[in-house]
Amino acid sequence: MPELPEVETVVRGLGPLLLGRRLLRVEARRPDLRWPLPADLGVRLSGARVQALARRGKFGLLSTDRGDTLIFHLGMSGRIRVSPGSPHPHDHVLFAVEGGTVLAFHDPRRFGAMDIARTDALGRHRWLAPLGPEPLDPALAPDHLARAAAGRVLAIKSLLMDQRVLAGIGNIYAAEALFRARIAPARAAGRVAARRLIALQAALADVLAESIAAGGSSLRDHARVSGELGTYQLGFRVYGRQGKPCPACGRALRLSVIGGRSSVHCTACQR
DNA sequence: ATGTCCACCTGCTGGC
DNA sequence: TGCCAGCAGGTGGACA
Repeated sequence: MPELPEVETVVRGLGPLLLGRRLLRVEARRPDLRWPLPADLGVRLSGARVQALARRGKFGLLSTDRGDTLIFHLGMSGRIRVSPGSPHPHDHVLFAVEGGTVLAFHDPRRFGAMDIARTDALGRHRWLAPLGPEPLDPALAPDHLARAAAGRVLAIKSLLMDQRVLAGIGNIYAAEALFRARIAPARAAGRVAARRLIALQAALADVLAESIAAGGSSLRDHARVSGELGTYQLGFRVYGRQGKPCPACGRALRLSVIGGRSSVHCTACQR
């Protein structure tokens, strides 16, 4: 899925299509994704004008002039695509926009989710309230991660992917940031030196920013709203490259399982 | 509290 | 060529 850079790319792609425009008709074609869709989804969004688009962690946020915000998560396989003709299978929610555009929330595995909250109470929503800070927030304390890691026995990679610690990091960017910071992903978080965690947090911001600039990573499912693919997968140094040479030292990269997620790292460079 | 494991769902791929 | 086990960008809940 879509991790932070992919969701950011999707949200940016929606701007020109939606900002200031009215949603003529919003229609759910099934009652649920991962969880039930709000029963009043269509009623609350149809006829409303889109005022703002934003991202928080891996959630996209679409706010209307009625004081509502649609919160959406793309799960593992979610995409939003311009849907010119009749809906494809797995186009679960359709948005007909003033001006003729039709957008489809497309999600074969249905791990995605949607909800609607009042915009003035967004921060209290159960999906958003637990989220940690944004890793690209310029105001983020450089030692935020170092503080979160103190005393933790959990693998540093699992800690990075905990949305309560930092919002938006998933399996790809955790692996890439750990490689850049030369930290072994299975190392207990509390046993990584603070200065190395500060470097890790900086490496993470670099990787995320580079990926956003490339339109995110397109593996199986991610694409921009336009259908154009992101290209950051071409820049992966370790993710998905098990058995291939480490870009730094040439040794074969190793695959392991950490916290139930596959992980790739260099046993020589990462300690 | 903390950490680990599993289920949820569909589609694709690599090995036979 | 065809079949199918295994795996995929996430995450909440059950359990030790």
